[in-house]
Amino acid sequence: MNFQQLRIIRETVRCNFNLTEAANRLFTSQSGVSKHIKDLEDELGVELFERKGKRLLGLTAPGRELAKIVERMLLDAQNIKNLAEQYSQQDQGHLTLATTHTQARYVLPTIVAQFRLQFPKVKLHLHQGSPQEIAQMLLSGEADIGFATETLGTIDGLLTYPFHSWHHAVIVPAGHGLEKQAAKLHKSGKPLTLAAIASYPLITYHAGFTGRASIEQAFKTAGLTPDIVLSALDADVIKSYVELGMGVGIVAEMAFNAERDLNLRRLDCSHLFPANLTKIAVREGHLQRHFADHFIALCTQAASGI
Amino acid sequence: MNFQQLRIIRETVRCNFNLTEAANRLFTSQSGVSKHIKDLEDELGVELFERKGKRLLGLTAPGRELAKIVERMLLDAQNIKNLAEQYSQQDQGHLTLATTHTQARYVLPTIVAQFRLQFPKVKLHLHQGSPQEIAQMLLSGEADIGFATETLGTIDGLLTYPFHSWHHAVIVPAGHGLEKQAAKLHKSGKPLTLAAIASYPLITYHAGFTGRASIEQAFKTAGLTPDIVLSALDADVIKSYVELGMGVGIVAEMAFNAERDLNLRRLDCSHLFPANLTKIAVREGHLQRHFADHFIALCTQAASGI
DNA sequence: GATGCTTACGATACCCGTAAAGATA
DNA sequence: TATCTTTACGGGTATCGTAAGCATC
Repeated sequence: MNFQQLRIIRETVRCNFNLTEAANRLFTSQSGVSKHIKDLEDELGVELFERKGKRLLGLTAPGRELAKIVERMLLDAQNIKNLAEQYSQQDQGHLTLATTHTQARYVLPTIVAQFRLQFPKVKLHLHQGSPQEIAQMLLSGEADIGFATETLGTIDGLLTYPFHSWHHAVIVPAGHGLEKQAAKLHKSGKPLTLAAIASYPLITYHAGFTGRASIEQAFKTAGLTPDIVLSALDADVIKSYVELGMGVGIVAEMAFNAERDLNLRRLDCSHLFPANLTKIAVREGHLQRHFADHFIALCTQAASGI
Repeated sequence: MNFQQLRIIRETVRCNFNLTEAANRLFTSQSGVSKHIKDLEDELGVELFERKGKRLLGLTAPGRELAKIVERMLLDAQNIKNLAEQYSQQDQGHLTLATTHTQARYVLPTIVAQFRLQFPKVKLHLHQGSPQEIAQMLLSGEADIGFATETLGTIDGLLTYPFHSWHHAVIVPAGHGLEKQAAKLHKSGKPLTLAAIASYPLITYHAGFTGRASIEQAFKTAGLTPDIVLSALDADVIKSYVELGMGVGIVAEMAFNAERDLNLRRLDCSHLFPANLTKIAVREGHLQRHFADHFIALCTQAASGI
């Protein structure tokens, strides 16, 4: 048994039992992959993979148990490397952040800037993806720290911390009907209503992104069926279409900048949609470089100021 | 990094940093051991061992952290092998029990006999040692299941279950003064006293064995200073000297057999000494063969009948 | 001087990748 | 037929053990 065999087992599972792909991902030949699997099975005296003829289809019962242990071992192998770097290059190394667009664009920049000042030699990698992809990157060890509002809390094998809480904001082009309506209501001391918003075509995030779930929920509770004419991955795209007059936008409040978004107006609607909690996630059992812990500390510290 | 290097790290620590001994224990050359350590240190870019000239003296800070992870990884490696055996040879394999003399001689035989009937192909290894040695064997992976009355409960990294509870018994040669004294007391409805026992020279277990601690405690609480003229590791030895008339014996009640120990008499003293709890221990994180779990089940089941 | 660690070196075994053959969809 | 896996084989490398050289006690 050697580490290459363990890596191959793990990668084969991750690649849905396609040995060719696993070989490519490990930068080796697939004949080697095939042989290593066979060797390990021979050594252990157990079939690890379900086969149909020559094709691998899945794991056998012992294979599943083994895969779990292998994951742990390779995590520990990575931990050893991290540990070594920790001591050999105190403030040097890599830190990979996996984040959604919203966090990357509107929340993390100031934190990252602070971090760079304190750890100028640390190379930062910013991976952008969906909450699911972020969870996957953390679990596979590709990323050290993950940021997302959705999903993260429910994934097994991840540890999450609360990062910051925020509300959605409604944005409209300057002079839009809804803006006037809101102003009137405001004068008479009344708040904006969901019904008023729902009377316009809406533009907001994709399902599974940036609190889309809490938007759905608010309308549903109010017995309204919003007309979402366009959904997008990020606020920049949403703002562009709002500027074009395609509809009323609902974005994370952090995404609106009064100084830059001169053609847009923000309407307060923190009373209409439930608050969203963005979370920081790390893989359970993953030995973090000390500057990773520091980054997290910066985040929780900055959270009070957001 | 490979497994041989990890094994070498672990064994070097266990052998108090004597590379020659570590090499012997791993059935390899010490030049190889030396090189492997150097290679790993080079690869990680960290010194793992404190050195004074050419001699290794101990672990550095990173070395200590690494050693912990290495222990985990090698435990998992062993778990993989156990797992494979589990499936490839359902009811075959080895089971190593580490036990004190008392348990090996008076408690386990019937359980072992039962076990053999159910798993005739499992090879049993019975290692005898002090509670400390038993703990060590469990932690190092030499033994699968440990049995002892002392120590086990307090060791980090071990999981313990209660096995059975028992009392000490006082044994004397037939016709001994204490026997008559006890008989008299019994007629008048009174129990034997500690003071009566303490008036004779005593023979019992070594410190740290088979409930010796609870014997000490009982006398101390009663304000008595027992005259222990001889201490031994096991009840057989104690009984031999009691038969010779050297003193009054205090042994585990299981050790007295009225049918065999014809020259001895047992005096009840369960009211005099606190009960002792013998424990079953296993290493935390050690994947047991299913028949090991079965052995433990037999034990707890038998415990009600002891 | 005895013990213990390191370095050098040659034999061996292992691992990898190419290429061909066989299986599967 | 195209994709994928297995088997066979040759080249390269890493590992191991012997032996010699040094440091430590």
